[in-house]
Formats: sequence, structure tokens, C-alpha cells
Amino acid sequence: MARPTEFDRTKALESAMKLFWARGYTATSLPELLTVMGIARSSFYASFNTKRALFIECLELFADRTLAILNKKAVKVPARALPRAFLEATLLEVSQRTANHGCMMVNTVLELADVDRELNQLAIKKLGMIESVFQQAFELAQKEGQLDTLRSAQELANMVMTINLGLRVQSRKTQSPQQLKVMINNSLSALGLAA
Amino acid sequence: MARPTEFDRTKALESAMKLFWARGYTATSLPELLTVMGIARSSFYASFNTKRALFIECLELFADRTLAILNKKAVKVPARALPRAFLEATLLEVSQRTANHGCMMVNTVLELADVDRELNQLAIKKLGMIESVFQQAFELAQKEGQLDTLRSAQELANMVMTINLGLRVQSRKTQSPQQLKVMINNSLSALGLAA
DNA sequence: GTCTTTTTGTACTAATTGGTACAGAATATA
DNA sequence: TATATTCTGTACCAATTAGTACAAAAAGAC
Repeated sequence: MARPTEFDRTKALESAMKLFWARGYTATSLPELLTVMGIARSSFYASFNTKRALFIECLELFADRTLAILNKKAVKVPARALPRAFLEATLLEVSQRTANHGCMMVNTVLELADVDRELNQLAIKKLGMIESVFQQAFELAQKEGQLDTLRSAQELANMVMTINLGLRVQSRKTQSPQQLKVMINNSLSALGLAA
Repeated sequence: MARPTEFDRTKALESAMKLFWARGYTATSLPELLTVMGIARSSFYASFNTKRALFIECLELFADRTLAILNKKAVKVPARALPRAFLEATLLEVSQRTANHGCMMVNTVLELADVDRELNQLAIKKLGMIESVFQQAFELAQKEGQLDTLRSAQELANMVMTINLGLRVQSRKTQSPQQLKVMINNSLSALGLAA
């Protein structure tokens, strides 16, 4: 065998993900990708096939990380505190620059809805997985009597998602962390999940 | 003078707006625009200068129409019924295809946040005008004792906007009118504006 | 040190991008 | 009907797009 280690695939993927996250699929050009990834054109095609395939990998990386944050919180805090824990972790406990990038799944849904059905559906599926985690947490909490049953777990999870999606848009329109904090508090209190 | 009427500028602008609304700024090419507008390349540049200038015109057309709907409802229904009237008018009382396009301002904010600061700011400004209408309606209603003052008009308007933004994202992920209706009801009831 | 393999950089390609130039057609005014 | 003006269609432009070809360099295996 010969010349094994090449560059650092994981780091390159990470850099590409950040750029796609900030600028979207269409507006990100291959030369820009190569620059931030720090690799040559031929290495790119050898390792990632196409721009589109790379985008899918990036979207899945982003979704996996988001789900990891959510699942980690889900085993640490009670279900009624999960929405707050998730929103604060992803919107407040990050740099303002990161918060301003919003959520890559949400960005993708809006950018590609009528442009690339397949990528759009992938993003929608990932958002559905987030919603499922909330729903299952609420179902369990309701069974154990830790959460009132005025609303079904399914309905409540859906409402949390609507709020979540709304806040992701808010976070893309250059909001300060203070403003975002107020919005999170108000939204959660409206849902009866403030405490 | 000679040859006055050219094509129908208003209709061409309308067609362009619909395409930008559905596909966004970057993914809409000039040939596509010419096709739906039904005009030749030279006529296009004579009447609309550049693709970017056309987009600005379209965004302003969309915002004007949205504000017109909101203002019309604002003089017809009490302030606490305004959010519902607006959401139903723009999400339910339109074709499903139209609802699935979401809101052009929201789409623009997410697509161009880190791509074209100027267009992004324009979309943000228009969304701010929507929020202002809600705020002023709430202020007046509170002065006249028709709306409780548990929350300030400013806070309430902001919460309505977060819900509104969230529902625009929901509407882009191929939701049925029935699902959207449920989401609208649940969101408004969470805000204490259900009745 | 030689061989083999996989890297890398550069030079391409064909298609598409937004935008321009310009000749010729069309039409209102005179 | 002649003129002036503004339209339209086509042909172009330079730049950029994603993707390919290939020679040369690099490095482990033997």
C-alpha cells in the first residue's frame, strides 16, 4: 500500500458543513468549498463524489449533532424542561455568529422546497426526528404523571416545533442573545412550559 | 411618439414574483424568468434593469400585498382576532400550492442571510412592518380595555410573529390545510387568543 | 532503493450564468 | 406616407458553474 492518511476527511467535512449551513446549497460554489476544506479539486471528487453528495453528508452531520444535543438533554432533565434545555443549548449557549446561522434543516427546507425535492424531503425527515424525540419524552412524562394531559404528547411536540421553527427564523434576522432569551421565555410561558 | 404599450409590465412582474416566491433568488435563472414573464431578453433589461432590481420590486410587491391583507383585516376585526384573521387569510384561504410557497420575506431572510446582506435587510424590514401593525392594533385595544395588559403590546406582537414565522416554515414542508388549521388553533390558544 | 498506490495540482471541458450590442420590425404622430 | 421612437429577436460576451483527465509527486511495502 501507499500514501494512506490523505488530508483529514472529518475536518474537511466539518468545514464544508459550516459553509453550507451559513450560505445554503445553491449559493455555495465548489471553489469556495475547496478553499474552506483546504483540499484540491481532485481530492474533493475522489472523497466526496459530487457537491450534492457532500451536501447530504453535511446535512446528516448537522442533524446527528442536533439530535445528539437533544438526546443528551432528554436523559438529564424532566420532559417539561426539555424544550427550554434544547433551545438554550442551541440558541444561547453558542456564539452569536453560530446562532445567526439558524438551523441547517430549516434553512434547507425553505431554500430547496421547490428546487430539489429530494434534499428538501431529507431535511423534513430530520426535523421529524427532532419532533419525535419531544413527543416520546412527553408521552413518557404523561404516563408517569409528571406532565398534564390537557394536550396530547403529539400535539404538544408539534407546538414546540412550531415555536422552535419560528425562533430559528428569528435567530437568522440578526437578533441579540438578549432578545432571543426574551423570546424563548415568552414562547415557553405561552406553552405552559416556563417553569 | 411611437409604439407605446409594450407588453403588460404589471402582469410580467406578477409572474416573476410568483417564480421568485417559489424558487428563491439564486435558483431562479434569467431564462426561466423570461419564459414565465413572456418577454424577450432586451425588453427585460429595458424595463427591469437587472435580475436583482427585479427581485427587489417583487419582494416589495409581495410585502405590499401582505400588508394590504393585514390592514384590511385590522379595520374589520377586533385586535385579539387579528392574528387568527391574518393567518387564516394567508394560509387557509389560498390554494394549497400557494400556502406551500410560504412567505417570500421569510424565504428570503433564510436564503440570503449570509449571501446578500442588502436583500436580507429589506426582507427583515418588511417583516418588521407586519409586526408593527400587530403592535399598534394591540396598543389601541389595550388602551380601550379590549385586551388585557398582562403582556405589553410589543411583547405580544413579537410572540405573534414568532408563531407566524414558525407556521410559514411548517407550511413549506408540504402540510395539508387540515394540519395547518390545527396548528393555527393550537398556536393561538397558547397565546390566549383562541376565542 | 524499487515498486505500487494514492495523493495532489493544473489544465482542461461543456454548459450555464447575468448582461450587452445591434439590426430590424412595429406603430403612433405628423 | 414619412418620420421618429421603441419595441423585439438574435447573436454575442466574459465569467462562472460543476465535473473530468492526467501527469507528477509523495509515501508505505517489500
